Amino acid sequence: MEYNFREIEKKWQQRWVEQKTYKVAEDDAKKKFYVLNMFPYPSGAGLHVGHPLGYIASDIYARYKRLQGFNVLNPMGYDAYGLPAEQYAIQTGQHPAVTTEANINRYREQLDKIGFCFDWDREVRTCEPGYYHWTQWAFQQMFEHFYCNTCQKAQPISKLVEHFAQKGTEGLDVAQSEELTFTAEEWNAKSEKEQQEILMNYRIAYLGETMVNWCPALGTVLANDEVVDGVSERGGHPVVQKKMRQWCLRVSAYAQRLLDGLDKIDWTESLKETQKNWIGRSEGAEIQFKVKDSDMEFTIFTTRADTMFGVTFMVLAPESELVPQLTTPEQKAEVEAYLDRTKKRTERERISDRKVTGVFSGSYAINPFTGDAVPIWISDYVLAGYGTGAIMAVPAHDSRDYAFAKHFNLPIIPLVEGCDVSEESFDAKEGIVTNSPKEGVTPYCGLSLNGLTIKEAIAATKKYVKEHGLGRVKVNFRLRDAIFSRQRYWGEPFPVYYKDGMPYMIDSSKLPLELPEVSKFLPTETGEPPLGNATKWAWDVQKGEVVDNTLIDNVNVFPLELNTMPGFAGSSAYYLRYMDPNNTEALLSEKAANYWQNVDLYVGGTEHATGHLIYSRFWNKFLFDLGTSVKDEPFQKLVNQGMIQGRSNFVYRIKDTNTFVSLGLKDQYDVTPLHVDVNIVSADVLDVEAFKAWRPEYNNAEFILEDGKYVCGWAVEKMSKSMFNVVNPDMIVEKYGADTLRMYEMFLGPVEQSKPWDTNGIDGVHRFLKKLWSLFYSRTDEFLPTDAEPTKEELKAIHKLIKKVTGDIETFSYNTSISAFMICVNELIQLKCRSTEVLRLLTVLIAPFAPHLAEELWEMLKGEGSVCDAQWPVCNESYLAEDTIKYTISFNGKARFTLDFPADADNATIEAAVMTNEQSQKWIDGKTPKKVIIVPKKIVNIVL
RNA sequence: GCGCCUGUGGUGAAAUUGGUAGACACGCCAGACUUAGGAUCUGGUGCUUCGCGGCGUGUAGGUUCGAGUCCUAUCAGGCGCACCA
Repeated sequence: MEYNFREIEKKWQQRWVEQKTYKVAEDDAKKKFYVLNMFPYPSGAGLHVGHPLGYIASDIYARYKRLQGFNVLNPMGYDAYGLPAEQYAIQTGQHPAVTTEANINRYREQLDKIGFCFDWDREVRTCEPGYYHWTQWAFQQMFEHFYCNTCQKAQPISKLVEHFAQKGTEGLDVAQSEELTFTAEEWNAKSEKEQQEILMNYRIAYLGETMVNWCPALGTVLANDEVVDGVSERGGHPVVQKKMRQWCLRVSAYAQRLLDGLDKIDWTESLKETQKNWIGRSEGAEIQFKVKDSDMEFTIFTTRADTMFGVTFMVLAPESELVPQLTTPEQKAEVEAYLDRTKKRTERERISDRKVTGVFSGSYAINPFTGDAVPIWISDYVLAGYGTGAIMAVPAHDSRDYAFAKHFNLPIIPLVEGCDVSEESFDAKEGIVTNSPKEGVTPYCGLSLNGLTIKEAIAATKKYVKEHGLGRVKVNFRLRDAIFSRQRYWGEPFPVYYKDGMPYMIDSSKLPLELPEVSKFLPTETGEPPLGNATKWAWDVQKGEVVDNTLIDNVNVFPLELNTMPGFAGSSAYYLRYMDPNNTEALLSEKAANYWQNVDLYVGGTEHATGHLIYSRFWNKFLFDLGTSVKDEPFQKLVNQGMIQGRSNFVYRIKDTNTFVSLGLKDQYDVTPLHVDVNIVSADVLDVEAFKAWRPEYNNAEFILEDGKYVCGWAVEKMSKSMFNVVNPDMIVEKYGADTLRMYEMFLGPVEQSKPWDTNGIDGVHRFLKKLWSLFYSRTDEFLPTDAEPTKEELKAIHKLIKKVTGDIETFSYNTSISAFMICVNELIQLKCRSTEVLRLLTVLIAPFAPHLAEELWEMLKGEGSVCDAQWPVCNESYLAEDTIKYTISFNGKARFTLDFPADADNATIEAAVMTNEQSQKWIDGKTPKKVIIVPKKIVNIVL
């Protein structure tokens, strides 16, 4: 009987569905294990062979854990909101929900063919009201909470109101947009609207007037991680800075916890490093500078407090609110001209051309240490959004300040012994401080740093600043609050209505607030987001329901928010929803949360490092503060699967002809390389007939062959339709079967590594599965397994495999365990193994990799139930014990020959035997060895 | 500029963590069985040499009895952050 994978796979996939083999429920008798894949955005192009890589890797792990007796949660769902479906809707009028549904069905069909152990009863789709109910709920909770720095936790906003009513802002240490100061009396005297406006300054979800990345082509704002090199990540459209009132999430409040949490989780160093960079913690000091001939003062942030004596000018960001205040009448015209110029530059221009530009404000600041007056400049190399938007410039020790000083001819004072600042600044934080004012010389501020290292000087200066009330020690983060509004249709609507210009949450018992129908998906004529086209989009507070816009009276019926939430909203807590996907009372039940806790293994691409993986951690920490999530970190271990690149093939057409020349001969002609569909190329050899049929214009193409074949060129490129290098998993499944696809994808190399897809090696894996099958059926259709006692050799072979595979799965080294399978199967064939006992062990071991085949074999061996419920075997070391051990005998580290010794021989015996050995004598040649090193079970090295 | 990672045959890659390279697979070569083979099986395959041998893990040093593995420098490629003060 042949290995008929088509029949086997169809049979078992059906049975798994019928018997709900992969359904899981909480079970206190079993330990849980939660495996998760980053859920896909269902794009119109369907899956290519790169997509399932991570799913297969995690599926193997999930099946392995199940065999080990764990209760494994391995769900799948769809990140269904997104731009492509909406862009498609704008072009075709097709409702995004329709497109999305169709794409999901196609994805599901493709996924089902690969044989995953997903519990599809737990599927989630972010665009379904039952799901986004809880996205909206979480948003409302964020609105109703602020972040307390003292207790490092989100707190209900009512606590803050209570504090204000009793003490004003006194003693308050909370996350906030800007520092406000008022007394309890002042608070109590404010109107409701004024109070609401103040509370906005503290809410975790808040409406803020901020500089946003505005993408005119997409007609929406973008988060920082959605902008790459000054253009939109999707589509590559230009992005400009614009001030807008937007919903924001106070992610920055959690910056320190997001940083600290990294130490507790099992992620790769490089990914942690990426997040650390993105969070960008820097320790420094805020120092106040008085303005000369004025009672104004302003604050700067510096990490180099030790360079106070090298300050020769100050710089303000053009957007800083200090600019108008500090510009003198004489300089006004010049400053305004400069602001005008900088405003017109897009983010991209600002990055690409780094010309030194700036303008003098006319004012001077007083160095609080020396009393010196230094000029205050305005330049766009200082960013408004970081620190205080103002800096003290120390050209000797900062390259940007240096360039500025050189350009505008400002003084440069070196402060490190022996440093040369004639050509460039000395930025390194090393060396000994010099040039600090000495005692007795006026003006002396009481602090001399001379002789200290930079590190010591920074500490000394900070201490001085604190003691003299000149400022404070401060930690700054690069991480900004996330902008949470999108001017788009296909996203979660905000459960928010507006009264008197202030946002109010609709009653949480009325959630979900469903996405309305619109006549068109474009912005309205007045420039409002697409939801502005909805005619039934007003909130009746009395009735607690959506009503027609015409009923808006701003008494009982109010306009609803027109923005929708961004892509990351729905993906931020989906892993929690999988734990209890059909709950209508809560995001998830306490019981489910306590049982499943958090994700033990998360598999996905590294491209989400600064997006989803930050937002999700933030979101989870917030829900943790609420008690909804029981773990502070959502993803304990994270594995980044590599990207599968495409391997494109080329044919070479001789210019102005319809003749194609094979790779080896192309240099003799003037040729144009053309992409050719990789699916009509096999091992780089073109199927000429298929090529002719591919395109009408190639119907009568002619070919110049080499050795009777047309050989194609190739290159590694992104897998995409336009390069004709997309390989479909369905096609591989059709030709070789799902089990071969699964094993081949894993055999390709380490899961974490990016590599081009190359179908060429797949035969090897397929051949292996056929060989494995041949252990069960002879070529003459004889069923081979018997209840024969396993031999010693057979047991040794299989237990070696148990040990190897168990160790490899734990470390995701699937490629080497597949090699081990190949070796073991070859050994068993050599040994003519017939033992059912051994073959059962083999079947269980292969089950995670080739589940369909394993089920079939298991059934043939009359194993009980599904192979999924078998028990993962444990290696019995005693079978592996060797009688004799081969030692390599080396002289001065060079291996010369080998000798066998009994496994229990001690070092003294071995040494004596080696020394008297005839071959050894030849190398020793009368000398007295200095040292003999015996490595356990391996090597005897004699040092002469 | 700062930080992180990776360099091993014609190819994908292994290497028990410092133990004497290249497992396994593809490809290639030879042979067997075949009307045939993009089927199956057997053997060979790092480079160099007819052979003994010599050389080999990007390059150059170092530590060690012993280095792909550790250290230093350097080159190349990839990734992240980037006027972040």
